[in-house]
Amino acid sequence: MKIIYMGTPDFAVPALKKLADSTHEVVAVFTQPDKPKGRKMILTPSDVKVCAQELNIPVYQPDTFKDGKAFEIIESYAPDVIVVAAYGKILPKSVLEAPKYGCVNIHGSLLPKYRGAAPIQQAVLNGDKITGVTTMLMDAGIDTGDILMTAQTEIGINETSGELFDRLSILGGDLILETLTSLENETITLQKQDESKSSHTSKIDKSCCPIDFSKPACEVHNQIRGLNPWPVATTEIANRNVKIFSSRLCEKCGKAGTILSIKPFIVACGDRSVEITEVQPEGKKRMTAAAFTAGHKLDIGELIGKSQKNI
RNA sequence: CGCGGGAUAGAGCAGCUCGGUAGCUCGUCGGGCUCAUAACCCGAAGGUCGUCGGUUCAAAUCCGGCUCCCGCAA
Repeated sequence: MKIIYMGTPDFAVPALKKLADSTHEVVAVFTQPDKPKGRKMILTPSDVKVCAQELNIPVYQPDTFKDGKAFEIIESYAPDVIVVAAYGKILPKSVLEAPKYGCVNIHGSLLPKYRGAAPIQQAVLNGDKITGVTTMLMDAGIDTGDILMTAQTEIGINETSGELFDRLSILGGDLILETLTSLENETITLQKQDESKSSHTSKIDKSCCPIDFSKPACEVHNQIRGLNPWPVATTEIANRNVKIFSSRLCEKCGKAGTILSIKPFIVACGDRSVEITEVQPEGKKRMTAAAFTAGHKLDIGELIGKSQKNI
């Protein structure tokens, strides 16, 4: 099949590679315009753009689909299908209907659960045990189209969103290949989404970051791993912001927010506690908790987090 | 010129105001002790204090240039 591929972040790269490597032909790639990134605001191309250029596939980065120019480009390629994975733009109806087989989206959850922006982080944040990827035929709604195929996977107890991202992106790459094959052979059955079971996720932002140690340990742990690698859970220790990258659940109990042990570094939650294993103080590099506690004078019983301020 | 923190032993930090013997916690190595431990005790190795220049009898410390790392904001 002739494919136009639309995607932006690293999540969308494995599927692009697999498609380019298959019997299908990826004739063009659409991705978000280069954006300023980092401290120096350096203009940075998306991961998908970098990959497409390595594969010598033409790249388009329209700001909008509203003026019809993008539509003309798409029509000029006469694609059989458009594959969309975390592209980050809403496609107008005209584009959705342009290819013979329509537009197929790779979504990082088992639809209709977690429609919307951050399905993978949401699954980790909620402490789900099972998640997966779904391919679906796009319609005008957000992630509401008919389901084509799904693949499931378990979420590890300590798995971070970043790790799950990597695994799901590979699963998604395999699934889209299968999906296209079935589409072509017309052996696929469309499956309507069960609206009563649908749920929505909104974008993750930094307001989710501060840790509330009065919550149960499992929620704190889910927050820490769910926000890794971005935007990362934070707390305050000795009046300095500290990012918390990873943790483990621990059975010890104590007053929420107090340090129960320096080595290993264990902090009490509303229910049980978490062992903090990797941190980054502001202005410092990421380090193990052992390194952090070696250089900072902390005492058992000391309060950390926002409860510090309430004293 | 967006705001800010930082570079000192393998790791993490202190020392810098107020120049004068290189310090702490951890790790490593050797020894001891223990039923046992990310336990404890004894001992040792390991640093041109990021870099270049200036001031000085004397600079990790004061002054100036440079390089690199990071937090915030976007």
